[in-house]
Amino acid sequence: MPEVIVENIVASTSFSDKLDLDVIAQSLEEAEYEPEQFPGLVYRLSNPKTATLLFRSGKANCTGAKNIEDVRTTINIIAEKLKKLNVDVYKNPEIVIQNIVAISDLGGELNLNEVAMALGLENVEYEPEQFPGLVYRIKEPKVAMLLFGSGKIVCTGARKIADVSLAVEKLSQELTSLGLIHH
Amino acid sequence: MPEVIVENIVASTSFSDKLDLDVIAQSLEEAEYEPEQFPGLVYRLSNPKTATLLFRSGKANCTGAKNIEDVRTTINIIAEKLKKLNVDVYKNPEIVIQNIVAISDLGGELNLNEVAMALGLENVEYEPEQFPGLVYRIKEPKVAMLLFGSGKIVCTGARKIADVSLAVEKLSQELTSLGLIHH
DNA sequence: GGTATTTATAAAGATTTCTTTAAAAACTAG
DNA sequence: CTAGTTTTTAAAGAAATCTTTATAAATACC
Repeated sequence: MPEVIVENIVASTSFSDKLDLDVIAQSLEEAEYEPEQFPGLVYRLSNPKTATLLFRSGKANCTGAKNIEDVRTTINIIAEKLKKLNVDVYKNPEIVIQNIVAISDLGGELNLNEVAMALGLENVEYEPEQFPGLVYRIKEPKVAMLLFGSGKIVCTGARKIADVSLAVEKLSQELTSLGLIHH
Repeated sequence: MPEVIVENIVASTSFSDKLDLDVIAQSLEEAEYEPEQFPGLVYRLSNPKTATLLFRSGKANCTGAKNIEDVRTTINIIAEKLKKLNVDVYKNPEIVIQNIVAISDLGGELNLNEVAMALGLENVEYEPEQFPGLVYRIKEPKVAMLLFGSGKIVCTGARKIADVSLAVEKLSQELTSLGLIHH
């Protein structure tokens, strides 16, 4: 049972039906807003350490949180700031987790060329001179995993922590049964 | 007799008694001129590969040449370009070599801690965690040399190639007599 | 009057940034 | 309509940049 550590959660929500980003950029000094470069306003919090993108539609994306509680805290803090700017924010904004990035460790080293052959070249992407990790995508749960020679792995694309665990478990069992994890 | 290879020559000259850098910046597209950042206009040539700084006083610095002929060629090319912009350039501008950077190889490895002790801690600067080279300055000729564990050295500060050779020769003989060059 | 700004250049370590993956948002460009 | 723009994050390896030295020039800064 490889332990899974969540490193990043991307979640979306909606604060209102519209936001005047120019006013927000002026009021919140730490805000970064360069509309000609990107339509969203970037607002970073140091605690929890997150970065949230606010859009004119009132929608927003929170990134950087390592647990769901921090996502909720971030959104509540920003909602309070918006209230003070007289924005009529929604009472209980729905928060949707869009992506979870997590790491784990298979507990042994991998010969990625060997793994690529065993999993089937049509199922993986492995170009060591471009990137040291092997990309392995599975459909259920729908995630992409990056496998490294050290045995460490990165799992991204899941929307539930349970799916991260499931994906890692499947990978671990498959590689174990193929005898590809070298201790 | 360690071979000396000149890597960079910095030379100064004067094209005229004044230059309108704004006009030059407009006319020569490849010119870089940001007066609020630096008063000189940067003009690079691909052949010889050099970078010359032009100032409003008409003076200029040529950098990057690996031999004196390339310094002269660079200055002649720029003088011709200025003539075409109706600048009344001097006929035979005096060229003064201000600095020569060269490398050489002592032919054996050095234990820099050992070298620092032998040359005298008051005569060298050696802080390996800040920079891997040992700095050794001599008065005659007045140059600064950077010594590396590999035995390779960098000599800078000389205004004549003969002085580079002389400095390297002095260093080589001193270290050899002290038995510090390990083959 | 010192220091900073800029340019080039080598040396050999240290450090930083880049590579890849996923996802949402909204806006531009082809 | 698709691709790129931005944000975050880990992994490991490559690549880029930083460190130091000298030197002129002309500005700004303290």
